[in-house]
Amino acid sequence: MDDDVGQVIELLWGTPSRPSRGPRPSLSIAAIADATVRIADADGLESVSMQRVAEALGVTKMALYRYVAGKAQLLAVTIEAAVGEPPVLTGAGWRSRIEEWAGLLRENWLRHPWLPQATVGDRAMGPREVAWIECPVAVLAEAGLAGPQQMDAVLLLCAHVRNTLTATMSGTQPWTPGNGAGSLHERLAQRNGDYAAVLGATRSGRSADNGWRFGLELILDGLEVRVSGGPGR
Amino acid sequence: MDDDVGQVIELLWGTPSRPSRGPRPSLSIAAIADATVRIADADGLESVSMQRVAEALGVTKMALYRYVAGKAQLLAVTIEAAVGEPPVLTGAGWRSRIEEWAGLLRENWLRHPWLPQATVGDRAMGPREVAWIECPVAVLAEAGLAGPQQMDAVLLLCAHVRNTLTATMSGTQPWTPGNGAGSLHERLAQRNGDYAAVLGATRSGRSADNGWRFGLELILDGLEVRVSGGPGR
DNA sequence: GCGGTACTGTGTCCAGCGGAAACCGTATCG
DNA sequence: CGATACGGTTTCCGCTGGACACAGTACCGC
Repeated sequence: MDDDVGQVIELLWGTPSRPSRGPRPSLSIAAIADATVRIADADGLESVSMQRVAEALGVTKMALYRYVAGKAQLLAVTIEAAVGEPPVLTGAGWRSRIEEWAGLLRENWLRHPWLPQATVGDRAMGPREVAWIECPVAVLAEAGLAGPQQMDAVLLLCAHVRNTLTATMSGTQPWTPGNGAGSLHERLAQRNGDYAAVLGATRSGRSADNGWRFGLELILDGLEVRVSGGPGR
Repeated sequence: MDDDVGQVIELLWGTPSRPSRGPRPSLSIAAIADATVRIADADGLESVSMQRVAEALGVTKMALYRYVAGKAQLLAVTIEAAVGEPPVLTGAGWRSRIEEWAGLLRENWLRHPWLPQATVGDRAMGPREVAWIECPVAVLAEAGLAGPQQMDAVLLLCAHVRNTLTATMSGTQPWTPGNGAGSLHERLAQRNGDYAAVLGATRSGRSADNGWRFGLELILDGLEVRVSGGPGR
């Protein structure tokens, strides 16, 4: 596994070398990643298989293994291709800049609805993905937040974006405890007495963004008191 | 799919009926769920397959389909079995009670490290899982938080628990951009100039809980200003 | 110019996965 | 005492990620 991670890192961060001995490669990492992004965008991450990517490129699936060592690497380069170039933040204070960054991240993930679930856990990140993290960390560092807490806060923001997005996309409705079948709501109501709070909280209707704005403002308010640089607006 | 969700809900919420016509069932939903929990605890969620669960119970994998309609149902009952009974909160104010609840959730998820990744997305939840949600929603309702925002806040807390836990468990080290191979850190340092903020934020060392306490206090502070009932301590 | 050699893409094969369908033994009800 | 409903097994299928041997191609040193 250590070797495996090393290979991914080499592929993402290393300078591509051109061995000029055999026949010209008909594919490239970029082409493979693009094709995979298209498939994931269209039919979801679970539809991404070596087979589908290969036939989208007009080759056999085994040909892909000349470029990527396995599906983990395929996913890594695909993510790196999908995250795109990191933004340039134009806001005035740290707060508006963080808000701007979070909104852009959310928009980007909305364009590739499989990205939230693909970027969970400890992975080997690529240059552009790290650059996306670099943005808000630099902002918070400049704002005076303590070192390790800069990363903590950014990861918290990422988690919030991911959480509200997955809830938004998996169902068309804002979250109630397991929609897709409204019958669960009936079950809850049937057991009168229990689950009164959940019923009350969902009866009035949650916002269509699944608490995105609410949580964002809440986190920013929480950061406000921890930043030594004064108010960010 | 609607039927599928309906079946899961029926299995989780319906009263078990005893058809007494054929031979006695040698298994039960509870036994199957327990076996699956053991497998997931030992070897992770990705090691859970019909085959493994079946042979752990001493039957053929197809026998399981007499009890659960598919793997989705198997996972649903397994989650419901693993979450356990919801806690009884003993704290004084709303803040300490929410803190207590979040800590208990985290401890429970630590005992079953696969639960964070198993409980993502829109699922049909079981009675005990909804009861876990009911706890903090009731606390926030009593504290005076507006209806829909109660659920928003609880889901935000869940996301934070999940996020810090997955980061904690996937690697032994607190998160740096893709550890498991420290070589990435070298790559970052190699490109002097770029990634200065990320390097600075991770150089000083992040806390071993991956920002768990930090994020929790931050969220609670953010809730403080939105609760009409005054300070919660 | 020419062989050796490195490289690309293909074909074949495998274990494992979730699941459908047919089949047979068993226990209960009319 | 059948008829019937139910439980568990067997067999089969398509799909997945991946190992491996093989054929064709282009370059390098001689």
